Amino acid sequence: MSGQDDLLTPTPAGEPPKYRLQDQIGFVLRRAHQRHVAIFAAHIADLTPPQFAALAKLHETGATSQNQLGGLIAMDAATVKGVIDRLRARGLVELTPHGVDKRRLLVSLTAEGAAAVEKLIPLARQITEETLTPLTQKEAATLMRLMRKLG
Amino acid sequence: MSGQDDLLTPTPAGEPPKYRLQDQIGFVLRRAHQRHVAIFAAHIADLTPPQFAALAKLHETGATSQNQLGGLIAMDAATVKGVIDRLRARGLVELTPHGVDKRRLLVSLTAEGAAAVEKLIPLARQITEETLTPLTQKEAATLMRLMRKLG
DNA sequence: CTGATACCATTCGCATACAAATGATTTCTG
DNA sequence: CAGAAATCATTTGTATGCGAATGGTATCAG
Repeated sequence: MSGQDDLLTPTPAGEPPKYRLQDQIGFVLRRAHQRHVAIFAAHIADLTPPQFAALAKLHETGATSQNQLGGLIAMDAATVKGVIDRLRARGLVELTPHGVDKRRLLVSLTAEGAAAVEKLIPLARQITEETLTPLTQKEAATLMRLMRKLG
Repeated sequence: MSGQDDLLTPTPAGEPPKYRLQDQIGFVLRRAHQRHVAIFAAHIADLTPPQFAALAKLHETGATSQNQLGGLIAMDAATVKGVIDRLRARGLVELTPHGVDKRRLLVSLTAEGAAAVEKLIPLARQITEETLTPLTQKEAATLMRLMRKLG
């Protein structure tokens, strides 16, 4: 049970290297994401990362339509609806019809929702920090830069 | 609409920097993962990444129990069961009771499943490559190294 | 040997995630 | 202006992903 397998083993001449799941970016991404979600849940138990993302973005930007919010936080329209529904059921968010465009529903933070975001932002900072704990400051900055290029 | 916002703006003296969703590792991770899944689907339409992960790991390691497989591909027991059920329904995988330990169910590739993995591995390589396209070789290596420390 | 403990698979409930289809409304185009 | 095309919200269906509970089996301690 060596921890890391043959990092130094060169490719057998001419042969394609073996396909190893652990070496694929997709697998590694999935694992890192899982770990982050777990850390998030340990700090903020009553809200999921997508729910907090919606609240934080509304706090940052102000009221927007559902689709627009979806664009801002990278969520499908169907997914946004579910997230907003649950936030609304908890009184953190409210929906008002858009006066001019009758298709749209404006999503905005309630007073309670705004208070919640402000209370949670320090925790969210901690979550980011703890997720990056295995890395040095410099490594973390590099990772963020590369991930951004990837995203 | 400037692409990247004030990367050079220093923190206002003494004040905590504003909390921006796009700067949080969790958000960036989620986006990168989404992009990868989309690329995967474009190349391999009839299998999801977790399904392929299960097949690839079985191909790499041989038959294992469900729980063991879950450990190898970082999946919850409940999640593994769903994935294996769907693979079994398609004849790519089969379950056999473990002779000695009556609790266990051995999961193994069928001939069809093994053939499928072998056919798909080249595509999977392409998927990894395409996901990393925005990065140079050196950047990609750095990213993998940092993500591994994170995972 | 036997009761406590641990492990394995399963099930239920909840929350993303996205494709695809639908209906209402708006905007664009000829 | 009228039909076409685009946009918005919604619904349905499928697939993760995990916590928690359950029942069967194995192992361990005394």
